[in-house]
Amino acid sequence: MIINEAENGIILKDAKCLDIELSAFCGQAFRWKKNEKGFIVGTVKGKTAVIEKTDDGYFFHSCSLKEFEEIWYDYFDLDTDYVNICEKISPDESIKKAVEMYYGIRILKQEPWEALCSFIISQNNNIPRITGIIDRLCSTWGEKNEKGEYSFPSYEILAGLTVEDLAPLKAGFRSKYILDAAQKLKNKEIDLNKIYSATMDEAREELMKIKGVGPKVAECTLLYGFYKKEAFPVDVWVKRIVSELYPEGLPECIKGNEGIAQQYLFHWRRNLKEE
DNA sequence: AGCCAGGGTCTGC
DNA sequence: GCAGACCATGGC
Repeated sequence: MIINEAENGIILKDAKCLDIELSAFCGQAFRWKKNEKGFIVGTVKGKTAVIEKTDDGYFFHSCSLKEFEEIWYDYFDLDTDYVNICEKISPDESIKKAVEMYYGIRILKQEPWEALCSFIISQNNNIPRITGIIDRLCSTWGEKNEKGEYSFPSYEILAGLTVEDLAPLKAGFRSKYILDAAQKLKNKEIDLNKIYSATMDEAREELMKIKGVGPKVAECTLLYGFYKKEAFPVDVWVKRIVSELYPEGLPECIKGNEGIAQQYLFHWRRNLKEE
């Protein structure tokens, strides 16, 4: 992998097993879009990446080396050897097929609060609508940056709002859950820092103190917001996969990487009908 | 019109 | 502990 600072951005070359477009649009994060030039645009920690696919990698427009190292290197988990992980989970034939077809999907290291809030919104909902709700959430209460994009609003700000304030989001019954999460974080009833060091069961229990957070949302928060690769969220699609392929239990080879295998299988199964 | 979507809560047994 | 009604919204 080569990272070079150019005049007006960062050149990223030869990063193995990294498909930014697939990773951004495979249903794990909801804040990525494409602009009129076909560049991939997303905002993390208030900073916006405008990413152009090149022949041998990616170009991050108007990005300093400092920003790349502080945000994007970590967000795309470039320290982790995904080639090795994909080999490890591929003895299973179905996973092998999914990995070959969608090679380069990585679990994005999202901010904990954004992941928690996003997956509260995701419940009994579909991806286009989730994206729309989060878009309105950010443009209403986030901060606009120099690229004209919005940050994800802090829980401190949201904690002071009411369900009436949130009505324009069209989030339905989920609005009260967003507020409960924001308030429990603000008043330290729940401490996100404790979850990093907690065991999986303790972490699940802690997150599920929030109204509207059940097993699925807790699992997604741990996988996408705390990078617990062994978390295994089961939604309707993964439920289908498990009943169709693994009625007797998950394959041994994914142990420790359940979340990554899940992401490949999820995207593969969801796109089956379009093949 | 009715079903589905990266579910969870609440009630009743 | 577990099934079933209910929850808002929009696309198909």
